[in-house]
Amino acid sequence: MEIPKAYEPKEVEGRWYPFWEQQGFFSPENNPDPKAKVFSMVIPPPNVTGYLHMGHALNHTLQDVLARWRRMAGDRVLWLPGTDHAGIATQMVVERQLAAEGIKRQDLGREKFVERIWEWKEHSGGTIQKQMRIVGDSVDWARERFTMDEGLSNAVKEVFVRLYDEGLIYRGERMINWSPGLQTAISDLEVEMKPVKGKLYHIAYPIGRAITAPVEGLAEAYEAANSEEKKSGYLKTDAGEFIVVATTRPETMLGDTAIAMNPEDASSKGRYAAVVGKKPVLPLVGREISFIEDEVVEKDFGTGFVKVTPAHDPSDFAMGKRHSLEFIQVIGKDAKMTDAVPEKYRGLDRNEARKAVVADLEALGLMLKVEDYAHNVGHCQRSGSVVEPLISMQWFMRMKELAEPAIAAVRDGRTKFVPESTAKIYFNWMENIQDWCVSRQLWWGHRIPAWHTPEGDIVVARDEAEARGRLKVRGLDPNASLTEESDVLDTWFSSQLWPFSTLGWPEETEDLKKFYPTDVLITAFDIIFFWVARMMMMGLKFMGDVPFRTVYINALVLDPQGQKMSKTKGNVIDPLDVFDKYGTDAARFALTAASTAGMTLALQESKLEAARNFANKIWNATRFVLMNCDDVLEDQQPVGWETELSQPELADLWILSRLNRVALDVHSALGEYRFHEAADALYRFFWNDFCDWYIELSKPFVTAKESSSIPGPQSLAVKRRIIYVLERSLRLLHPIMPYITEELWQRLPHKGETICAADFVTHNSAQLDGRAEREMTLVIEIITRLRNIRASFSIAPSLPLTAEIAATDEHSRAVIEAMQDHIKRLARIESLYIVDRLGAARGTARAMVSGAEIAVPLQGLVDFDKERARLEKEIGKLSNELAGLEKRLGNDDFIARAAAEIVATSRERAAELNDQITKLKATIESL
RNA sequence: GGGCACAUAACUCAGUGGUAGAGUGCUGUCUUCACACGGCAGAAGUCGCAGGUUCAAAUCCUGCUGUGCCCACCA
Repeated sequence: MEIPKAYEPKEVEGRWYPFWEQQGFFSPENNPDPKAKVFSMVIPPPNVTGYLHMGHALNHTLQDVLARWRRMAGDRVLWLPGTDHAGIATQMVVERQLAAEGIKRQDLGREKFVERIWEWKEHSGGTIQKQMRIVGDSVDWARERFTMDEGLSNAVKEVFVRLYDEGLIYRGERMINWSPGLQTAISDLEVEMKPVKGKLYHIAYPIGRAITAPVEGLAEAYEAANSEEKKSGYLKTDAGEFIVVATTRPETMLGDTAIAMNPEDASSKGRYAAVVGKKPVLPLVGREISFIEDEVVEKDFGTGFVKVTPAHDPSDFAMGKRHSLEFIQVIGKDAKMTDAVPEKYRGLDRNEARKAVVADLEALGLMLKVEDYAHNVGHCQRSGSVVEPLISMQWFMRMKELAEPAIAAVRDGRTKFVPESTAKIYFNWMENIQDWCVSRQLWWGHRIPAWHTPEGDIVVARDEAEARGRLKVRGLDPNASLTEESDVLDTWFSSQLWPFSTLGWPEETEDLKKFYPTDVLITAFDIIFFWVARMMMMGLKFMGDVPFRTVYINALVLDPQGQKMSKTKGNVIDPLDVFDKYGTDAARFALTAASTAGMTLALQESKLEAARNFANKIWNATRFVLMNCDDVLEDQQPVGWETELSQPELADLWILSRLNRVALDVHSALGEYRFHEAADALYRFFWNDFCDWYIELSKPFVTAKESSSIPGPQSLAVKRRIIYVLERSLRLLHPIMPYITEELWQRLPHKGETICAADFVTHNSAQLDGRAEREMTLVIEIITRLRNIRASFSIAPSLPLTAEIAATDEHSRAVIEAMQDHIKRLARIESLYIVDRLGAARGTARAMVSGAEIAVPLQGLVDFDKERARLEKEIGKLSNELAGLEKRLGNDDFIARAAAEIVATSRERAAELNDQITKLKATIESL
């Protein structure tokens, strides 16, 4: 046989995916059973510009494990793939490309630019789809969707119009986050707070008069007014009265329209009672402003006076609304000072303006103090530029009343979060939800379905014809020349419809009826707000049901040092490199096995190596079978367990029981999303039970050298059983390790075209055999003890030994007798005597197991001191355990209150320990 | 400032009321005819600290210490 000794993933992967895809195995229609239960998932659509990162590798692996498992278990499985148009990200990619050609998007114009993006998508997109095929994602490519597809775009319009008609979408002038880098509004979620080392500027504002000439001595007066005991922002000097405010953004002072203080400070007994009713004058501008009182002002921060710039700060904006202040926009969308400021600052960039304002205030002696100050500043997540809070006309979605049913659906369990703790993240955000700015001043995306009339009226409609109809209804001119709204929607607006827009909504399609709601959504926790929460709201609103029954939040993949991967740190691991180095199946196994309940997952090399070794083990176990079982393999008929020729012996009943147990464990572990438990159970079963014990026990009947003395029929029966267990093991492993299992399964006798469509092994409780498992444990322990004695005394494996075994009961004795040939062979014992009582201890090594005592005569080989030390250590261990048990058993409360079963087991164990210790002591005596 | 996690063997992590497990690493051994990406045997943990509940706590409760993450308008 020319089967390589080591598994070479590259030889195997790559040839199976095309086969699976072409044969349509991943289509739900491939399931011939009309009554099959439906299992559906939609993939979190990656950006169309994207490539696979480690998070996807994990996310896709887990989804694929579920999809393959449910498919094999008989479900009609739909796993729907697709990509997201990713508004800003995609526009930026193409803009960069244009920049390389020296072109700006404005040079092309909107229409040409959008065309260009579509071209880019056709030619350069699709990377992620290729990569998904490498990972093995068993998605139904025939149902692939893109958020800008016609159908999905219709769904977007439909939703927008309906929400607008209900008043859940509105247009208004509000404070928004403006990204000067991207020249668009962005949502709160797209603002990233980053710590910045800045300055805190203390600025004096005069009361009652403008300052035009430098003022002396204010800084000193300010310092004097602020001692350990007393802090004051109110100064009265020869130059007049001043108040002091602290700010990190001095340039915004040009737009101040009030000074705020806490009501307590303003009260008659308050520290700033003196200023009440007076008017501060804005330095550099000379505008008179007023004092206001507001609870949000913290008395203990800074001086207790806050400058209020309603047009450039969210909290000031709120104060401005509360106190009906004037909103003066001093910074424009280009991040430059507007015409609303004194001439000398106009047109300056906001940072230059800051320098100029600081310098001018210093010159006037009004800059009293500048201290270093670390604070958080909002940055645009995409462009990195500092976000400018601005008042702007935008489209908003009213969230509160949409959120309520979505909160309720998780509270009452219609949708379940796994791990459960992630639901708290969801609640926390949903219960404090703010309106969502959905309009973007971009070109790539779904255009807001609205039209403007020359008179400034706005009409929202599915298309222009409907818009004209609506104008008529409103008594406006239906023949007016209409201008289409130029804004597009936030990319997440279409993503939030994904679970039903991909299935054909708003049409009432068969798919929609069949596959909605989906069973489970697997995603990363950083998009719970961006995506999961919004899908919940939209699903309930438009489908009347939750979009998925379960949300499984997969872990965040960290680098091997447990650090978050990031481009700036340079520790980003490309999953394709990992797949290439260790093999796709191994990488998938490692990711599955590492998917515990934790929120992070450090991708350790040792885990990948262990998984690669496991794949190699599977390969070689099968190699062993292929090399030794030609006579069974020839006819390629599926192998049954039953054989008329030979009664199963203990090892057979045992492995059959273990196989059934692992099938049961894997099934229930996957059913509860305990991925690592499924992987662990399979690893242990296949390696420890099947390879280490069952194959080893079977070798005399199987290998050419040894089986020659075994009657043919018996040998065939054993081979059939090995193949039976192996073939089923491959099926159990397939969801996690699709390639190697398909490759090997195809070489074994099997039923059907592909392992993908084979039955997932379900357990047969009649074959769960606790008795066989206990009996086999005795055999394994005896062999292990015998090997241990050999190793402890450094006796060469080649040296044959004699052993005596005395069973402590009839049942054990029967087991040992039945298995004595195996014990002899695996422990390399030449003569094994099963006796009633062990002989004299002199010259022997002894061991105890539950059910038997063991003696190995070692005349001349035993170092008595060493044996004594070994036995004493054993006694020590047992005594420790016994002491604990006796303490417990001596406690009347334990006897009275603990479960009867616990008490009984404790008693039995204590008796056994007592017996063993006595015997070991006697053995030491007789040495 | 608010909230949520997590602290178990050298490392990475399982384990959730009956005195601890895995992988890697480590020690010894075996060129045994599936596999050295292997076999066999072994060493290694007062389960972060302090209290409490319980017959019994790694496991439940409280506090503390440390670490990480999320949210938030201290200018």
